[in-house]
Amino acid sequence: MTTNSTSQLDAIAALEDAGLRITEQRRQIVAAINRKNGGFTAEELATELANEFEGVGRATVYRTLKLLVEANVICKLALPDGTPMYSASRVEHHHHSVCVSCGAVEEFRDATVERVLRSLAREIDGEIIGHRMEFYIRCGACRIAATG
Amino acid sequence: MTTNSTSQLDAIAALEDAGLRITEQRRQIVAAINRKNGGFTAEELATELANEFEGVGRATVYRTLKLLVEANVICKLALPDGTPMYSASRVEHHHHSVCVSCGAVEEFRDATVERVLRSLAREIDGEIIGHRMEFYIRCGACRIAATG
DNA sequence: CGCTATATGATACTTAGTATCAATTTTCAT
DNA sequence: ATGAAAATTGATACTAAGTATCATATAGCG
Repeated sequence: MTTNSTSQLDAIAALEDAGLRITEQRRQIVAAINRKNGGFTAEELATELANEFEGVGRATVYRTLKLLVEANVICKLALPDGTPMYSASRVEHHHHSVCVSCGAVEEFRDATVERVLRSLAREIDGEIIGHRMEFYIRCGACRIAATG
Repeated sequence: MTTNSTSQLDAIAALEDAGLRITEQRRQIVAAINRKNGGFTAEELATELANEFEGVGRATVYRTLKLLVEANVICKLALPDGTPMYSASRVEHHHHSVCVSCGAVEEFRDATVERVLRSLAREIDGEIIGHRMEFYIRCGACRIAATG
């Protein structure tokens, strides 16, 4: 019973399904992502993997993150100021809450949200291609830490 | 009857209200934003203003955009890939739809959305500080242009 | 008018990401 | 198992978006 319901194998399988090759670097990147709990930045991951045995190049990290986003294995989200964060994706279609203090990311699905999105689809002039929805929170732990 | 319900004066007033000085550069930036219809990028604005009579420096453009976002005169939004876009803000609290084809930005308020946001506030573990919600569309005009 | 706090702009830097392209590696067909 | 083709990598250099520094300029108050 781990919090990583998306195992390393799932991510690798997703890449295979996309007709992509399974390389040592991609394995390392996926493994590093699976070790993460909250959100992480691309640069953070690149630095981390640059120092390891037979490290992974920065360009490869960025390329692979992009592939994993496209394969819905991870999500790219944005902090309030637009700073990009990545987060392992565990639930099919979902949105995120990000703790602006510690960077913890929670996924959530909400039927009401989905219903609203569908109703807006009717209201909005044009064909809806996608949407983005993020909540910025201060998580329980950080609130306690802040107020003492 | 213009689509610019936020006049240049409003933006200038907002800066004044924030205790900021009204400079020639800020006037030029606000004027340029008021000439825009859809979304625009910071760099686009900077390039535009760099060529004009007594142009505005790039750093000043970025600084001023930040001030205007803080003053709720403009919104900073993100394209699906995270590319930042700015857009003049006309409605108090609203969300955006962005045409991924032409960059046109529409604001909308929706009572249902607000209700859902409030209900989610109860559901989410932690104190909600803010949220982000953007719709990516292909607008009517672009759809017609695409399908011929 | 003149002073002072604020704003500007040139420059350099940071962060996030992409392009190039030679060298390498995976994979598939044999 | 092998080897050729196609995909991938990584070094480097670039772009895009934005911030920091700091000397110079200017807004706006008294």
